[in-house]
Amino acid sequence: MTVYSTQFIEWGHWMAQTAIDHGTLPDRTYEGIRDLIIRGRIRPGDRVREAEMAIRFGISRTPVREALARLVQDGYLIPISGGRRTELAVTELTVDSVRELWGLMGALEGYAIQSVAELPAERREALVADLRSLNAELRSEAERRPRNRDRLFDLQTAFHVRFVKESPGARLRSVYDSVRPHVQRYEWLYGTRSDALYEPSTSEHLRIIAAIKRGNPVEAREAIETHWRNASQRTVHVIEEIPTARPRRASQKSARR
Amino acid sequence: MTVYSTQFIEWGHWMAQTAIDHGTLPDRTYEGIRDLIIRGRIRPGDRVREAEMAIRFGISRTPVREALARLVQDGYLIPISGGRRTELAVTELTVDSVRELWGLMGALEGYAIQSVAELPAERREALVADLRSLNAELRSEAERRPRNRDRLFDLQTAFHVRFVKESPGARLRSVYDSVRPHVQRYEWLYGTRSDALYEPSTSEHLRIIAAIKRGNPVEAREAIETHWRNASQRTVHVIEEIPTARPRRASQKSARR
DNA sequence: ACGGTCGTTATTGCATACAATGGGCCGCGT
DNA sequence: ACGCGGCCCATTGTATGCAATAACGACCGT
Repeated sequence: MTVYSTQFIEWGHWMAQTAIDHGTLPDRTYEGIRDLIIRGRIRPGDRVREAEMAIRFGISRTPVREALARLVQDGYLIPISGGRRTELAVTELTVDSVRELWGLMGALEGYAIQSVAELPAERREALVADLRSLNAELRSEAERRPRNRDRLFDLQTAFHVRFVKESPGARLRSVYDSVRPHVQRYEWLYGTRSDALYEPSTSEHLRIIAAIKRGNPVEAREAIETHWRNASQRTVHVIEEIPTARPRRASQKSARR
Repeated sequence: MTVYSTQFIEWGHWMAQTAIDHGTLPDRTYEGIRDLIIRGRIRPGDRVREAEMAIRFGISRTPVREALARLVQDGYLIPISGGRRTELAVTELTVDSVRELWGLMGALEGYAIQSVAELPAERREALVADLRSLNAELRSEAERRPRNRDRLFDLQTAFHVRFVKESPGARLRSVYDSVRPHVQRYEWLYGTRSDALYEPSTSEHLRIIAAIKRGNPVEAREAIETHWRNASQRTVHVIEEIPTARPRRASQKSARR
């Protein structure tokens, strides 16, 4: 059995953060590659090669193939040059995609929040407390200089995940979990602008929290949908100015010998 | 290269219908197995074995593995006995799942139909004509005796797909396409009841069509969400009475020699 | 008769071998 | 110099081998 000399290169840095040793090899590889894409370590348009990833993660091509198949299904990778030999590349980031995704998130969270707003008062109480504290952290982190980009990124996500997790319905959450990482690709990019605004967002969060507190499903839904509609404009605006967000062609050549 | 004697057993019957020779082997296998599950040829709780599927489709285990990984991700299969050796079984059908799925479909189609209702009048005109004709076919097929279960099944799906396809947004459609087959598992079951009602459904369709024709997004959304809410109750009611819908334990033993 | 323990074997997990294919590069011809 | 054709190699597609393991059944003890 040939063991690659450079084992688990890619895992090392975030295994520490998230204590990943559970999950199967293909699962971990799936998440590992997805993380590379979300955080822009592999850029839109870049080719993704089985063998290269296998070496990078210190495993064979078989589990990598499985991971890649799932990433294609999810829309992170796209087959290019569509013969039988389907080569894969990271999908581009586009402003159209932002509009689609943000609208979809509004629909999904809007649906989720209705049932959350109908929960018994005491559960909403605890939820509201958590949301308030997350939002406060988000606000203060946004004001700090220099900003901690990772923390902003995580808090942003945490706020929304917090109440969706509260909604009953495993299916909704699973769909949600499959869409959200796409959004995160853009949020990561958004965070690269040091002057990116978080203020309108945190204010809108307050309105959402208030609606949940009052137990008003209609208002909560309206608030969250409005939030995503507004956020869509803000995001499009910022993304449009970031050069790396635009389609690039011709991934870097692999190192030829 | 060992070639199994019984080649492409499972593909034969529906290759004819859908002219499947496009798509890669893992893709076709994914769809093939999914179809077996949707149409109940593999039943909830049944074990799904790599080697068995490989023989059934006349291929090796490698493309099957890929297909199975995707089916797990989609929630058609679930790992049982969660050690490293994850054996797979078809997920159960439950009434809770119906409520979740129907609610989710309401949210997704509700979101989709808003943008459809805002399309220019002429495109809506063509769409409305198609929807009317599909609905009429559905209605007349439901009255025929004996019923053509496959045709009812297909028409039911076609009506909804028709307008979702019209909505802009590849992402929405891809999420939609991943959720809809789950719904179809239950619709298939619904169709097994020869006395299953289609009347309330087709009437509600008329209201939806009218809202699109009038170009009223709010009303269209309201109509489709109500439709799914009502359909949820009807479906739960019927599903509850079907014995095969209830969880069964202990899949059939594999044939031991 | 029943429960526990051990061995067998079916089945999965991963790696690797081999075939097929398509793109790129080089060289040739004009 | 430039286009064209053919060869080579990078890369994917599929099959298969081998190791690990958990399920299942048989056997034994009480």
